[in-house]
Amino acid sequence: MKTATDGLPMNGAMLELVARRFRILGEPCRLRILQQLERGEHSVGALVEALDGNQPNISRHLQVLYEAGLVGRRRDGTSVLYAIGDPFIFKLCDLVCRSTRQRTQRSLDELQGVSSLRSAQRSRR
Amino acid sequence: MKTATDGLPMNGAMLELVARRFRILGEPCRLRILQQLERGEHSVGALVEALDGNQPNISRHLQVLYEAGLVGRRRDGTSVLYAIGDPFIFKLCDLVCRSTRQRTQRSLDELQGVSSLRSAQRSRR
DNA sequence: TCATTATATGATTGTATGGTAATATAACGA
DNA sequence: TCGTTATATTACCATACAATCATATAATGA
Repeated sequence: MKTATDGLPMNGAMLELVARRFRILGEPCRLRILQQLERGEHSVGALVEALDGNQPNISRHLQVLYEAGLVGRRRDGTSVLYAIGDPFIFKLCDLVCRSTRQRTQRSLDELQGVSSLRSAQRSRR
Repeated sequence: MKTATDGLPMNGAMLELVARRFRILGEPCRLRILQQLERGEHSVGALVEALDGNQPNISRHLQVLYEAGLVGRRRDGTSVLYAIGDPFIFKLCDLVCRSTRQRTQRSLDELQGVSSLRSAQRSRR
């Protein structure tokens, strides 16, 4: 099941699935939802309030996340409680955050021409 | 610079940047390009041929990847050679591939109602 | 059953973006 | 300089999808 080039998906179908997964995480609103869920289970209403969104929109995003297996849900009376379904996303987001910070920092440096300050950057981890 | 909830981006601007980065990886064509570049530096033309794409399209995707710092480039005569610029993407894709496989496998199981075969799934790693 | 609360779903609109053809720009050699 | 090759850019169309309003469905208690 592996080709010479591993590490990245090989066959077309898998590649589509992976791309889709990335795209699902490519929405600020969904990231905000996941961020909030990291604090624990939330009802839809609680998320709507916490994120200052409107209900149908949040609900839709939750649907997407749920279908992707990124969040789980359970009913509690008239409410539906959502929770992180796949903890891998935090590792994932850590990676992306880190690389985004690096990238942003580098862009800043270039804009200001502070190549001499690289050492300072290095010291920030 | 850290809040109680770390692991996911906190402030709005950062969150946008991270989402954008995810979205950039959410295109099958761009993933294919990265996959190909994993084998080494490629000219635009070489990528066009290898991926059976058309030149303007590949060129555009490369531009996006370049601006995001995901690939680097250098001129060589009339050609421009692109190469992986940020190796973190492979770790990233590994993560997503793995979770996608898991998710897909689980969906398959549910469709077939083979909860009894879970052991087989576990043995596949 | 009915009213109420919570969530999900249609339907519509606007926008972002991918694919593509045509054209522009850049680098090189004659 | 001019022609050729390689790459980038412009302009257009088509599509995917997020936001939103209105409405439907589900669960609970009276």
